[in-house]
This record gives sequence, structure tokens and C-alpha cells, in this order.
Amino acid sequence: MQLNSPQYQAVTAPESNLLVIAGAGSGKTRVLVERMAYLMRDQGLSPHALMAVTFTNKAAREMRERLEETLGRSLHAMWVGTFHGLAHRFLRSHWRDAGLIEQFLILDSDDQQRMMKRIIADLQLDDAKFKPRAVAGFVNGCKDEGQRPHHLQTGRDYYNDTLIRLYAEYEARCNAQNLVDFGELLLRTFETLKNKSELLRHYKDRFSYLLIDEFQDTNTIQYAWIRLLAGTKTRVMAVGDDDQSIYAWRGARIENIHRYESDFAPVTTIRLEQNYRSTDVILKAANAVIANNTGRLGKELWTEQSEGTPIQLYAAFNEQDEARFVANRMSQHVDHGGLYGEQAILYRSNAQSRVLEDALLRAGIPYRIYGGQRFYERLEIKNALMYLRLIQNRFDDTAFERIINVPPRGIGERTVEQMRQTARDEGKGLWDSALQLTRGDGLSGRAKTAVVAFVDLINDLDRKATDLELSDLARDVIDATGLLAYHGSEKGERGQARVDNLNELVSACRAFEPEDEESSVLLQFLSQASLDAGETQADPDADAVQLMTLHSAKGLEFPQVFLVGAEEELFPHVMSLDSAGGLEEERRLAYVGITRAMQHLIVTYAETRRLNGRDHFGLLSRFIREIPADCIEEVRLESQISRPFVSSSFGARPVDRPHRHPRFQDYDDGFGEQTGLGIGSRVDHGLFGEGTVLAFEGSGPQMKVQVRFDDGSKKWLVLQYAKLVPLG
DNA sequence: CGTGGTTTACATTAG
DNA sequence: GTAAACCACG
Repeated sequence: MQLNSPQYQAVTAPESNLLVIAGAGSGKTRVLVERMAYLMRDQGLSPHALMAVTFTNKAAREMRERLEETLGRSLHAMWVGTFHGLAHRFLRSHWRDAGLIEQFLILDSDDQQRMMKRIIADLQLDDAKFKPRAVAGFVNGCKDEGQRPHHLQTGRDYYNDTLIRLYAEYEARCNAQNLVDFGELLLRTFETLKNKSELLRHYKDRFSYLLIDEFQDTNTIQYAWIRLLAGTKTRVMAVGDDDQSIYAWRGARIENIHRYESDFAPVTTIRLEQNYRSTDVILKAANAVIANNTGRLGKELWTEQSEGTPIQLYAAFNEQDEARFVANRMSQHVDHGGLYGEQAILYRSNAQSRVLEDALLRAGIPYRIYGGQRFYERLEIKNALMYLRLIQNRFDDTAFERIINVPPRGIGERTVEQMRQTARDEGKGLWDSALQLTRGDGLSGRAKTAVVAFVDLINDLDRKATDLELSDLARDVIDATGLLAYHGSEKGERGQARVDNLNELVSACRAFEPEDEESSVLLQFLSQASLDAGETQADPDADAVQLMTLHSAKGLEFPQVFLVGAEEELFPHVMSLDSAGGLEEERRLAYVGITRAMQHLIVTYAETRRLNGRDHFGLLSRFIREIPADCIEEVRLESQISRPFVSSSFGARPVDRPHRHPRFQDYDDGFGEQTGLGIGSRVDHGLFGEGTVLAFEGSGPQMKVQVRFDDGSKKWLVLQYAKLVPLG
């Protein structure tokens, strides 16, 4: 396919910094790849002189593959990756300049919170006032902004001062334990480049071109990084779309796009607004939704494609019904000659995947889940990894604490506390403290034996580690530590699942290909496990439907997309409702979701959904209500006419509804008015007492209503006879 | 003192 | 629904 005019302009632009405002589906990745190919092929730049940054591993992989395909050569040594991946690569090569120890490991957010919790306890602070999660968030926020504890202003109030104190203590412990968290990867890289002028010069000389994808998602420190590296000689191509900025919650600064135009002046700005992905209906819907946001750079996607089929909207009873509906439709697509792989289910939060998975399994549909409970974050895998970490780095107290008594080996809280005390008194790590305690007589006989056994276990494994294949070491670890037996004995299917996962870990070790010969394979594997979610577990070539969050769907496209859980409080998520900014970010997420679809978009929502163990009565998401009525078609299943009471979902909030859907309006004025009842209404029944309306069925005089009474019983009642009295 | 069973608090999005 | 916190027991 030929490049269109702005695409061609972007690919072949002469020496100047570029800003490409690229709408969804406008061929952005293609432009990036073609631009790189152009620079190498026509301008004679070496792959060595380019650096390309993306935000997800998936996107980085795809970019590298497409580039290799275009150029017909391997680009192994080229710097293509995520900010975090490249920072990690930098720190591995320059650990000395960065003030690190060669063996440093990466601390993920789970470990980070664990450590913070420990610190809060050690400093005898109230963990209700200083929630580990929130404090970790504070630290991450500071690092995103490039702030160390000493940059922060103290003396304002106790809370703030304590946060800073916690940050400082956290930093001290990370250093002592040779651990680097995600934010630290970026900040440390930035500081090292800034402070070591010869290093900076080296990289500035090396790179003559920087390409940054998803520029709207860069945070302060990433932006500073680019500025530093670019200097005056290096050219930069920034590609982004302000309407797809969905990472403000982790420090992304949408303003970076605006700042770029002045900081990197002169900048040539190119807009890609022609969409090659979606049908006209889908684009119309997306444009209408995003138009409700304020302060946009302004951009309207258009296409030459035909209108296409309307967006379908299905109102499900509950999440099971929703999942079944989706599974059915997916099967139908395949029955009609389509592929599983052409379809994706997108949801707001990972927790939604469970029910969907269930339905797909039942329907015999092959699927693949991205993200979510990441492979390397599963409890049993984490345990195994922690053993490997301790073998690699004896200073890793976080790993030590996690596995010291997993599986139970007779080292209880009391003994561990003794180790912590010794560690504090002597200013050393838990491992050294344990060693010291086994030599003295501070421990009881039983505890001492157990600690000695643990120390020997780790040392033995370490000794063997040097001449074992990684996978054999992993096998050894899960066997010798008793982890496999321990998790295997967990009751129910869970035990088997955990054993399977542990075996899967051994396979992952076997399949692992180290990048370089320099550092140990174990070290490389552990780093990769922290940076990569382990999404490669399933066979990527298999024809399977894909499940993922809206966030991880960015940059992807599918002929048929199911956008599920389109309910208020789920999407937009409750947590984002209290701020205008939060809501607009959710809307951009909706925009991202809608624009993933090429041919067919199917939106579903559930009238009842179990959320956090409670029944939740959802209203249709405002984002779907913002779609023009003529783009949407409601789906009704022939077999059941289940929802005469759309009023409960559509009509309850007439406010902020820019586009009122005529059909929805009908329902408002229909049955809802007559009975005054809707899903979730409280009612009183003469015999059964008070209850909550769960569902309706049928219409007219035959209409039945399902009520769950407060004694827990559920009953279907014919409305006409039941004499329900609405309450409240 | 350590272990196992039981209760209770807690829940986005991601590298 | 899960994992940490809690509590009674050996």
C-alpha cells in the first residue's frame, strides 16, 4: 500500500525535529518503521545510531519485527524497546557509573509495597495512616518527577515529613539490598547520564536519531531523558495522540507534547488524520465520544471506508450472561468462516476476565489472556523466583523475608524478629544476621537447626548453580526447597494448577535465551522476569481469541471487538469519578477501545454484576450514551425478551447526556413509569417481606419480576398478582 | 514458640 | 475471591 501524503512527508522529512500527531489507525507504526528504514536505507544511518522507544513490550517487539521484515536483516543490537527496558540495558552496562552493584535486581511493585510495609512497621508508624500502597505511590510519583528525598521540602506538616522520611529510608534499603524499582530504572539512568559527561557524550555521539512512540504517555523524567540525550545534534521524531493519553495516573504528562514544540524547536508538525482501520460508523462513534473532552489538540479522524455495520449493544442480565453472549458471538464468527484470532474482548479491569475465561472454556473457544495476573506474579512462581533471587543476591532481604518460612520449616515470627533486630543493631542484612545467629546462642535448639538447614539449603543450591543449566537449577529449587510438594498439597484444583505453573516456570527457563555472554544467565532471567510480564507463555501462533484490558489494547487492532462491562462505575471506573481529569482519561480510554475495532464493534453491559463480592446494579456507561443513536443497534435475543425495564439503566440519570437515544427515551416513558420499579428497586411483599428487584421477564400482564428477599431467597413473581409495594 | 484453621479487610489501569 | 491478620491448639 502506498503512503498517503502526510505519511510520506513524515517518512522522508528532511533534517528537523518532527512531531507526528497520529490518530488511531492512521498508520502510525508504519510511519515509524518506514521512517527508520528510510534513515538507514536512504540516509545511510547505521542501526546503531537509532534509538526507538515504545511503552509496552508488545509494541517494541512488533516494531522490531516489522523493521527487520522491511529491511530484511537482523537488528539485534539496535536500541528498540520500552523506556524501562532500555534504562535497564543502560544500567547493566554502566552499573559502576550508576553507583550500583553488578548483581542488582529489579523490585516490582508488589515487592515494593512489601518493603514499604516492613519499613512502616520498623519505624513504628500507624499503617492505617501510612498505607504501604499509598506511600509506595508517593515514592513512585516523586521518582517520576525526578525528585529525590533531599529535593523535597520538609517542615510543612507531619504527614508530609513522614512520607519524605519513609522515602529516604526506602531508598537506603534499596541501596543496601541492591534493588532497583521501576521508577529508579528511569531516574537512575537519567542522573547517570547527567552526571557522567563522558557517558553522555558517548551516547550523544552514538545516536543521531531518537524515535519516541506514544509520546503523550511520557512522564517528566522520560521527557528529561530525551532532552538530555538529544542535545542539539541529534534529531527527534515524536509520535503521539493526545486523545490516547491514558497513563496520567502513572505520571504521564500530556503537556509534554506541547512543551516539545518549543523545547525542540524548530519542529515540523505533521498530522495523520486519515484512518485506514475502521468503518465509518466506528469512527463516527469514536469522534462523538472524544468530542466531549476539553482542551484537545483538535483532530477529527476520517475514512474512505464504507459505513459498515452498526455498533451492537447488548444488555446482559449479569456478567455470566454477558460472557455467554460474547462466547456465542465468537463461535458464530468462526462458523461464518472467521478466525478466533480476529477477535478480542476488551475490559476495564483484569478482574473481569475470570467469568469470560470460564465461558470461553465451556464453549471450547481457544483464548489468550494478556496481562492481568501476570505469570511471574503468581504466588507460587514468585516464591520460586525469590529463592533464585536469594541465590543470586544474598542481600535481598525482601526475598529472604518472603521465603524464610515458605514452605513452613519451623522458622517463625519470633525467630525472624530476632534476625531483624540483629540486622538493625549490626547494620547488616537478614542473611548475615541469620548466619551470625546460628553461630551464637541466641536461638533455641529447634529454631537454630531450622535456620542452619535453611542457610545450607541456599548455599548448596548456589554452589550447584554455577554448572547447572538454568532450567535444571529451577527444577532443583522447586524440588529441594519443597515448594513443589508444598503447593501441590494445597487442596482442590488449586494445588494442581500451582504445580503446573511451577513446571511451566522450568519450561520458561529452558526456553530462555540470554542476551549476552557477559553477565550470568540467572541474573538475566530474573531481570527479564521483572520487566516482562511473562506474556509469552502461550503459543503466539495459535489461533485464539484475545482477552486484555483497554490499556493493553492500545496500538492493536482487531476485525471484531467486544467491549464488555460498559457500565457506570466500572467504566468509567468509580475511582476516577471524583475528578474531571480522571473522567476525561476514562473517556480517552473509551476512545482507544472503540478505535481498536476494524469491522465490528459489540458493546455489552450487565444489569447486575458481582463486583467485589457484592451485587452491583449498573447503568449503561455514559460513554456509550455519547455515541450517536444512529450508530447503535440494540441486540435482542429471540429466545428471551428479558428487559422491558431499560429505564433502570438508561433513564435514571438524565443529566450529562449529550446525545439522548430516542429508543432509550421510549423505555424511560414506558413500563418504568407505570410500575415505578427497576432493577435494584427495593420492594415489600406481604408474605415474603422486603427484597431487591433483580430482573424482569416478559411484558404486559405476564410480566414477571425476580426478587431477592432479605432472608436470602430468590423468587420469580408475576407482577400482576404479587402486589409488590415499592419502597424508598 | 510454631502451626494450622478461621476471620476479616480489601479490591483500576502497568513497566 | 484473595491474602493478610488473628487465634486456639500442640
